[in-house]
Amino acid sequence: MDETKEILAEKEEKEVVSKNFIEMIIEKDIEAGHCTEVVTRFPPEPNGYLHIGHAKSIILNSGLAAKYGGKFNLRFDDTNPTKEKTEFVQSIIEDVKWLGADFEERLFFASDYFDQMYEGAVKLIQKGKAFVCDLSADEIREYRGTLKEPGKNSPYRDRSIEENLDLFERMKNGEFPDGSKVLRAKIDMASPNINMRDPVIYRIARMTHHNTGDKWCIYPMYDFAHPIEDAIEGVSHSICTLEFEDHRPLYDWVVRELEYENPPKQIEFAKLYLTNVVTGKRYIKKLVEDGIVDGWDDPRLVSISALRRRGFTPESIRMFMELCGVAKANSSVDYAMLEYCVREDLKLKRPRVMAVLDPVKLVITNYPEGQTEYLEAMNNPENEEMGTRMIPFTRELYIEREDFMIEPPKKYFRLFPGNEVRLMNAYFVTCTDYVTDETGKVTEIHCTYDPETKSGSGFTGRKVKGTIHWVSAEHAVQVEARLYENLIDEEKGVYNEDGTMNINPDSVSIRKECYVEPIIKEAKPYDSYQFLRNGFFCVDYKDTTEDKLVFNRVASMKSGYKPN
RNA sequence: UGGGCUAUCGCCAAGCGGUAAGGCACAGGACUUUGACUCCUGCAGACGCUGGUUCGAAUCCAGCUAGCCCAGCCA
Repeated sequence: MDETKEILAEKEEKEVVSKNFIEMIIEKDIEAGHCTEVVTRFPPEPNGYLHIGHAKSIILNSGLAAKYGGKFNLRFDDTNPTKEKTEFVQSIIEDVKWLGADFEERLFFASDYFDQMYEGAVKLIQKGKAFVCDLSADEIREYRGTLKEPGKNSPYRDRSIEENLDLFERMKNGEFPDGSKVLRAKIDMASPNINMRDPVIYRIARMTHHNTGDKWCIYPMYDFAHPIEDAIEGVSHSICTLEFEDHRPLYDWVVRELEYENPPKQIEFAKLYLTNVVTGKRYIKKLVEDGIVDGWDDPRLVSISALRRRGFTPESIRMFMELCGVAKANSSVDYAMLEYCVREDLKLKRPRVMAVLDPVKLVITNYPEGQTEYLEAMNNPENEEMGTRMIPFTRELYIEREDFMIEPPKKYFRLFPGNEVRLMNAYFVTCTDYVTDETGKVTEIHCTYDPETKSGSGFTGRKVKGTIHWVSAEHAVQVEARLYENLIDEEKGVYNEDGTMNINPDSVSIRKECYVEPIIKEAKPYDSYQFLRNGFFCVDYKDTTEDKLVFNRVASMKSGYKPN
């Protein structure tokens, strides 16, 4: 045991753990004394379910806080009541917790800061840095100019501070109709950065807010609200995705003009994209609405709830994020890496059982009829602590159809006439005969067994090349196994030029009635098992009933056998 | 008057002027009561391109090229 530890420690020492660019920035800030405590946050808008892209942000932010002994907040960025719903708040909290990101009691709502934001806006007006604008939305767009041409000043830009103060207060009091006026920051209509061309920071919208009800009829815009939220919470590093890079000058402008003492710093990183899956809220939403998938937690999706249902563990997702790294280059990570992570996480901690997905009957002609023998098997041969179980063995078994061939190709070392293989956890059997139906399909395989070769007996008389799995026909439990194909066509990629998706017609789950050893009856929702050579399967919490267990395949196994 | 960002193996990704880490994938081999796992081995003659500075450049400079983002009273 100590030896193992030493080896592990040695290995760890050798491993050069490289820091990502955000860690470099944070460490520099700590060294330079710019930051005494690392505080990060995950700021979702409660307008949908979280997906694996959010998981990257959650794990990154909470991981950073943990690494530097700081704090991690969960904050709902609910500044636009037209898009937000309470129902999403709960699911987001659940997902964040499930991922293991510990925000302790620091659950915040941007809407709780509306008073302070209002005060901030007043302060800006008093400094002559904001004005009430009566231009319509269309006019504002026209005045804004284009990407290549400068904008021009709003005719309302030079209203007096007093007038602005009065107008803004009356906006708040509900004296003006929706959309008739906005509050704008007074920056520079000629800026090459469009975000700096007198951005709107408050709009009038009479909507019932999920948190503040009808208290407000004016709501702050993201660019104004976000830096304030961060500053109020003492966030040191506000980590967001690349598309906000252009907003950073405005972010800095807000914290500067509002004179916060320890202004937070915005850092951007590249979003996570995965090959052959649909990321992106709006596309997932469309799949759900079109009925192509059966909901936000359809196992073929990569929403957090779908991954959980499918059988992914928080650990596997964290490992995945660790492996992916964080950088500023747009990239698309191979789905195989995700699968690798679940396999890696599950292989030592979940039981390995025999399950036959495509059964064909095997009769052991020299085994007594009606006899049942219980054979002991390790639950996980690589992890003794998982104990053993007894498996019933009988004259009639099911084996995998692909484990028998009438005329085997070269290097096929499973069952074929005359060949001897090991039945996993049981005996050696030799194929003596087989039966086919009128179409030539094999319906039954006949074998003889050698009692001396019983598993665990220490028999070394001879060796066999192949080991196949089986279940007792009499004792096997029938379950439904679903082998999900990729939802997206691998050849064509995710999207067509017109924005539609390339749905793989075979992505409709492949459902199989299969046979598993009796121990499977103990399975509970979210329990997963390694079905020998068939992959990892997890009990579906939704479709499993008292009478029937339904399994989703989390990940397939690698296959070293290649025909030809 | 455009601006911002990015470019290192099939896919991620280190590298921060001293002569290309690591992981996934893949390919060989050893082991094997899962053709899995594990363990070995191989896998960038070269860092988008072209010049320049330097004893020395993926790293610095200049000029190109390609990709992503920005003209919501969305976040």
